[in-house]
Amino acid sequence: MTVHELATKLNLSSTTVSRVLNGKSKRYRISAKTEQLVMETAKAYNFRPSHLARSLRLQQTHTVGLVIPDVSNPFFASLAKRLEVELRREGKFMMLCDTLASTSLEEETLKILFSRQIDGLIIAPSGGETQHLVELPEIPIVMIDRYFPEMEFDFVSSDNYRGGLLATEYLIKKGHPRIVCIQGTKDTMPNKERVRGYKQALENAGIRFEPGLLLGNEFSIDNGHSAFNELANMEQKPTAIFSLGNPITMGVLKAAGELKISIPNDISLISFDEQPYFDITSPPITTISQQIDEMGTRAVELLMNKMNSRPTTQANFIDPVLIERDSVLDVR
Amino acid sequence: MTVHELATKLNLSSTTVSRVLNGKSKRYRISAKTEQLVMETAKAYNFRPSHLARSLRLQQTHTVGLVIPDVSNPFFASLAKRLEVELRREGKFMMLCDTLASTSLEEETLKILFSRQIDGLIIAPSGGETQHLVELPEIPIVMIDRYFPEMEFDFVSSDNYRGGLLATEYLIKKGHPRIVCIQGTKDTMPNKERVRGYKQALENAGIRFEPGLLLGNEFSIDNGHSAFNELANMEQKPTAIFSLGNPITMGVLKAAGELKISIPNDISLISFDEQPYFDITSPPITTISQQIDEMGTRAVELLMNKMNSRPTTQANFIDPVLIERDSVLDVR
DNA sequence: ATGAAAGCGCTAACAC
DNA sequence: GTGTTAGCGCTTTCAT
Repeated sequence: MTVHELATKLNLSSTTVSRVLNGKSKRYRISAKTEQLVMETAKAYNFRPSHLARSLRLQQTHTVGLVIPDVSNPFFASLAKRLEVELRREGKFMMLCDTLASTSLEEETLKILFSRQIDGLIIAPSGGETQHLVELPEIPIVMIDRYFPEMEFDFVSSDNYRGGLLATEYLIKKGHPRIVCIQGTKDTMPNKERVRGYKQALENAGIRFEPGLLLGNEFSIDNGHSAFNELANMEQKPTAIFSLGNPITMGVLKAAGELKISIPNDISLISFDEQPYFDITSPPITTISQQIDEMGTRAVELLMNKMNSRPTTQANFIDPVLIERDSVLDVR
Repeated sequence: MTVHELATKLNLSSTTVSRVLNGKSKRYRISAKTEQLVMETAKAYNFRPSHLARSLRLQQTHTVGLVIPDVSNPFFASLAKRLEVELRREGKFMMLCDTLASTSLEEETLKILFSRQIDGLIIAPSGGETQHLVELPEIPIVMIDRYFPEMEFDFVSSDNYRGGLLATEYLIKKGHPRIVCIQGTKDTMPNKERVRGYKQALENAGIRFEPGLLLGNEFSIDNGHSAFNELANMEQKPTAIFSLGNPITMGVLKAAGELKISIPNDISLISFDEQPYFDITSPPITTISQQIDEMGTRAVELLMNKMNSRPTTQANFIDPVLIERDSVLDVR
């Protein structure tokens, strides 16, 4: 059923029908009779205008792309959910794309999204490469979680440096000078910043940073698992672990279970990324919690401002919060 | 940059350019020279054809809609991920929509998807209502997880009845005659079938079903939490819990922790839905695992068959598997 | 108060 | 081997 068919049925022109359907009856002084007739008939035939044709004509799609590395990481799942709710409220439709943490798939995904004429884009780039991002068409873009300070994209992110600092200071305060840091994907900004916070906290406390205590290379369960095995074999055992992401923490807990190494009695643990299950694990996990809902709200706010050519601020940091549980032993 | 502009630049017609770009040079005997020229120029100008215009013309979008109640439920997140991978392999683009477990939002979402001309649909309906599903346009549709046997949609689902049977038989075998069942959304098929399995297992063992032992009404953490509190106050305490979904289980564990009730020493627990964190909780959870990857693969296979008018089977059940851990005490 | 006609960017039927 | 033209379904300018 098309506008034209509807019009023919009513002995009207498609122009008139279109106007009524778009709520422009008043502006074009269409008679109440006609208006009512059109509305009723449209409803009766369950008429749905073609979004495709409409978008082609109007050159806008009311669609925002969301590109994230991994929906099955609950951090991104929660973020996606929040963004969807906020965008829906703004009348935008969200297209969610998972890039499997691959830059080449990310590039392909972006091409697809742009050929579909998205009006705006929210993206958490999967790696440290930016080449495919510089030559993007000029539409409003907001980066979330991951970002590149040297590129002029606006972004919303946790203050990861502060999170790294907070976590490490906490461990030191509890009497742990020898701390292993298990990192995620090395060239991502959150990872770099968390590590920077870790190093800074060490330095502030007069502890020399040991490169051998910085393990890992991916935000994954496997990485946490193998890094834990690695540290379990160290000659001089560390007394605490700072895990830089929730999948890593899960890997650590699995490996510790397998090796019958007790957390926190044998080794303490603090994690990044609050998760719903962190208070039912054995032991409940002390963690640096990112304010996911606020990140989502701010990102959409930022994007809407850009889409409506209102002024924005480029860098938007949100403070993470320490949640104290039972995975860190006080050894002072 | 449009096909026409490209053609003008090359002193060619848009037809020729379109043909080359769509790999039909051979069929239309376009000269190698022209072909190469077109390809190079397209690449030089970073030309991306408008998917909108293409879809409008071709009346197909190579897009499949996926509608699920809740991405932040890891069961659906994993399923979505698997489906995306499989659909990508088939050259389809997946549009993921979360309906926040609301039937009215589901209805709205479907309208949006259809006005965007999806070529196929995979859906896990959020509730028991079907009114909005009967009047859908006639495109290939596959239901997943949730389904309605009386409607003629093809579907892929775990054999939830068997799962319910398996779990309950296991508890009975371990010496638990008095089993509380905490259910999820009552009018969904998975829930009904799991409960049916629970009842059947009781009957097989000669145990009378007690309505008072069937608690809960939602696949949520809160529901698990409040149902546990309820059962903790029962006069005649049950010795085991059968939780019908992973969020429910999480709620149960939280509540048990708060009340200092030990699982499995004070009460045993078996859950539906294997989750990555089930072996790091205290205690590790015995569970009925759904074969998510296989469900995803089968659903896409089914959909592709329908989209290519190949024959399909309407009902596709996948056997769940019991994973034995430490949350059930043997009291024989 | 309503309509005719053009055009968004693409592809295909039908020329030559 | 390549081009002309029409049309997918919609909105809008310009007319009446």
